[in-house]
Amino acid sequence: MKEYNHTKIEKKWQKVWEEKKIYKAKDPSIDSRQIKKKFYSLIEFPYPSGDGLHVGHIRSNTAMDIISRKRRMEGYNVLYPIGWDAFGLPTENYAIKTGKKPSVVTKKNTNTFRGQLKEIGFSFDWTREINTTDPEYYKWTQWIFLQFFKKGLAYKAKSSINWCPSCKIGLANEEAVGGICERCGSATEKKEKEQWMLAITKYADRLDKDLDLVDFPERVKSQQRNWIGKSEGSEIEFKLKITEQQLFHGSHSNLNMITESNIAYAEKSSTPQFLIKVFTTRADTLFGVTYVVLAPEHELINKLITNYELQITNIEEIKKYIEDTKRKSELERTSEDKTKTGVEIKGVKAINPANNEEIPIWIADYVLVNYGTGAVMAVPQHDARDREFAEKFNLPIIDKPLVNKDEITKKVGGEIVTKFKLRDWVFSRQRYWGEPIPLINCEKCGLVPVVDKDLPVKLPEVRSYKPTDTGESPLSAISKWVNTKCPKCKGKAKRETDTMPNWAGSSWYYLRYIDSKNKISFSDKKKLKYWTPVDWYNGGMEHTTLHLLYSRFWHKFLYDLKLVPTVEPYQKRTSHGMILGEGGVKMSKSLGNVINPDNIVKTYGADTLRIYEMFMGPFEESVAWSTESIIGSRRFIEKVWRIGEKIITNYKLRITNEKNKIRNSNISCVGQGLTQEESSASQSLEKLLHKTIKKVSEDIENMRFNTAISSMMILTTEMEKSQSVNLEDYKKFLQILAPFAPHITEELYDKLRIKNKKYESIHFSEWPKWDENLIKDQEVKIAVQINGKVRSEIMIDVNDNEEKVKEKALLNETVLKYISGSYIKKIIYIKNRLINILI
RNA sequence: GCCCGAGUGGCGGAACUGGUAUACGCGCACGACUUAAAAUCGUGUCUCGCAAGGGAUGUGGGUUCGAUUCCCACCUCGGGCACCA
Repeated sequence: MKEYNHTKIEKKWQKVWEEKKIYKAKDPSIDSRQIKKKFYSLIEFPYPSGDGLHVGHIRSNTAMDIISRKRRMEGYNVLYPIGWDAFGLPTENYAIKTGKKPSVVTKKNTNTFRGQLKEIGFSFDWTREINTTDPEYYKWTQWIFLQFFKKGLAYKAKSSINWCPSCKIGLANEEAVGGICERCGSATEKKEKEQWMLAITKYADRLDKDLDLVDFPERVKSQQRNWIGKSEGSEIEFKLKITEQQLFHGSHSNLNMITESNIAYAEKSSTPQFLIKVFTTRADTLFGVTYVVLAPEHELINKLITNYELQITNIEEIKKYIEDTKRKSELERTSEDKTKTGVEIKGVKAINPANNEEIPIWIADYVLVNYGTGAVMAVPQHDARDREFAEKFNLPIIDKPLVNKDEITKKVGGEIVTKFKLRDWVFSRQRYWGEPIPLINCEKCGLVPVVDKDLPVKLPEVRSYKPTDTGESPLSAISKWVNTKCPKCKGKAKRETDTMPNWAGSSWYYLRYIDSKNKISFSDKKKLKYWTPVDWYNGGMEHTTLHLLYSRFWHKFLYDLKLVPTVEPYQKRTSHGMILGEGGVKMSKSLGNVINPDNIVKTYGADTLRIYEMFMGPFEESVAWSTESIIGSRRFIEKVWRIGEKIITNYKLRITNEKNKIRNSNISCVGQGLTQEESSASQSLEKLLHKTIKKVSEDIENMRFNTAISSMMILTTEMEKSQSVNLEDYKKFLQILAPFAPHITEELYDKLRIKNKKYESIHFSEWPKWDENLIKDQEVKIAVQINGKVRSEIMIDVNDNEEKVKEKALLNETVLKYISGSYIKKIIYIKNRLINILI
């Protein structure tokens, strides 16, 4: 018997597959005669970090590889592509540290990754490999950006952004959750800066609603919905009342006539800026409002201060409060245990439109300027935050009856509106290693897009990749590159020096795979029509409100331009759990517990590693790595090999014997010349095989790879015990194992090939079907319970009726022992499961 | 604080729709093979008990003939959101 040599076998088949390009997906235009039904499976393309491939990559790649391979065997034309999401900070930081070019570092890293991935035998279509840092790729990223610009959805705005003082970079809200930089963990600051923005808020409602159209896990949907933060409410205006002193400066001439009745109300029509518009989801509590609160950044505050300088008695206090707020970091402002702060605007009151009561106006930083209207009506009786604030500053808390929300809104002239938490996407970075924003600043013409034929705007060579303290991109130092001509008037102009965030290239990469070499458009329409949407996309939960949301947004935008045929990019999304280090802690360089897959492949083989990673636990849950446990998967693979070797030897012997016309040989592997005992064993094995085919087929669809493998382990144990494994049955077993362990199954399958016959990969053989009739048991063992406790077991025929089963149960010796002398109250029978006798 | 998961042997984990809890794997123990070791194969492995039998799926209650599964309360862990009006 030949020893199982994983290295030799794996290398051999990887070479064959590569040379024959067997996993290349067929395009409709190339293969226009009867194209097969398609299946587009996708994994999140890796960031080629200097650390090399992580065992976590292998987990999700293997899962989708199994699904892709099964689909091919089911007759689908499968697209399972791969590429590199290669722009990003770690490469740039490495470049800063070592002075090496990011492009060179990227090339080196992708080479490492490519080699590692190929060693594991993934069935990627390598002919479509893409790299987001390739000018031929980012040409189209820039092109799509310009479409946003042309539609007014990419705009430059001075706004308060999340600034990471350590990375010296502006961040999107999604990257600065809780005031913490996602990259380095330092506290972010708010900084006023002119930034490129993408108007994702224009799509907020559709991004929320269209989640109904796709097959995403509930946790993904709810997390996105949460982030988009849709809420329906009312906008209600509160008029202002200024104290009497205002009248001295006002239009009233008769000072003697100041009475309560002619106090000036700022009128909606004449001075609309002097109104406080609040947003509330609880208009029904309007009668309980005891004060209103403005965000410190609310624009009304300045207007009030300038217009009513004399009436407002605490201007200095107000100004100080606003200054203090500005100085606070986002983290300080939102931290949980922080007590509420605020200051009243003295001398001005608001009027509750429901009952015309005068109520004080406060400024407090618990109100956020960028949500709703930046102002709230406070109902301390019904809202915990308002109550805390009211208690601290001795503001009244009153109990008033609730009213109908819609009616009161209408009555006070308010409006029913929908608000979102989602903010526009801060899209510029002051960094080197990203796609240059393809716009030109012309003194005369303003912002002018680079013309299509001049795309891509390539990243220039720079001496230093370091971000600058002024907050400008390193690109701004290359005057040769910056100074250019205006595409419109040919006059003097300067390039934009900001680059795009690393989420840009990944927002549309799945479209480029479809037509990765296209020179005239980002992807051919016919091909898009055939391949989109992605049928199954697996990725990490950490991208739910980043990449997954962003790419849905880009896709919808392209859909509106009629550039893609589907509303949503991904039909089905699943999420893998993380692989943690031994003991359940995070795998990290600093802890020194990172597992290098190369070593595992070398020692145990790729097939074993794949089986192990699929077997280690439920796919969607986190699981701790255990090098000790890998041996179990290796033993399983070796068992498969042993059985295979035995069968193949017998099979070849038989062929030789037949050739020699020796009849009725006693070789027991082919279902002929068997004893009765052997034949019945063969039958029960066949039954088990069909059960296993069913289990594996269904488990793969549900990503329950661990239980699929478990059932195949049980089957191999039985096969090894059995002296008579039918050759065809064994082939079927190899076929269902093939997606999991592609090398060993290909080798064994190929060994069964009749000499001189053409090589036919197991991975394109037909996925085995199970025979429902064969699976059905004739006899089953059921449990006999007495008063709910299992006391015995009996064998019954599946066709036995209830009476017959009861009879059998009551005649059982053990049962008799228990029931003798007792009165049988009731017998419950669950078909083919159990029988419960109540005494 | 709110939302979503999860809690089962020494460990990773099985258990369909409420129907024989602990499949499969690791580890461990013993045995076979071997001069020996490794590898492999076999047997055993929740717990108390000599046994008959009893008790166990985070805790406490409930529904049910029957609950890991359904309901209520609580505890612990993981993840998300977090002054969103």
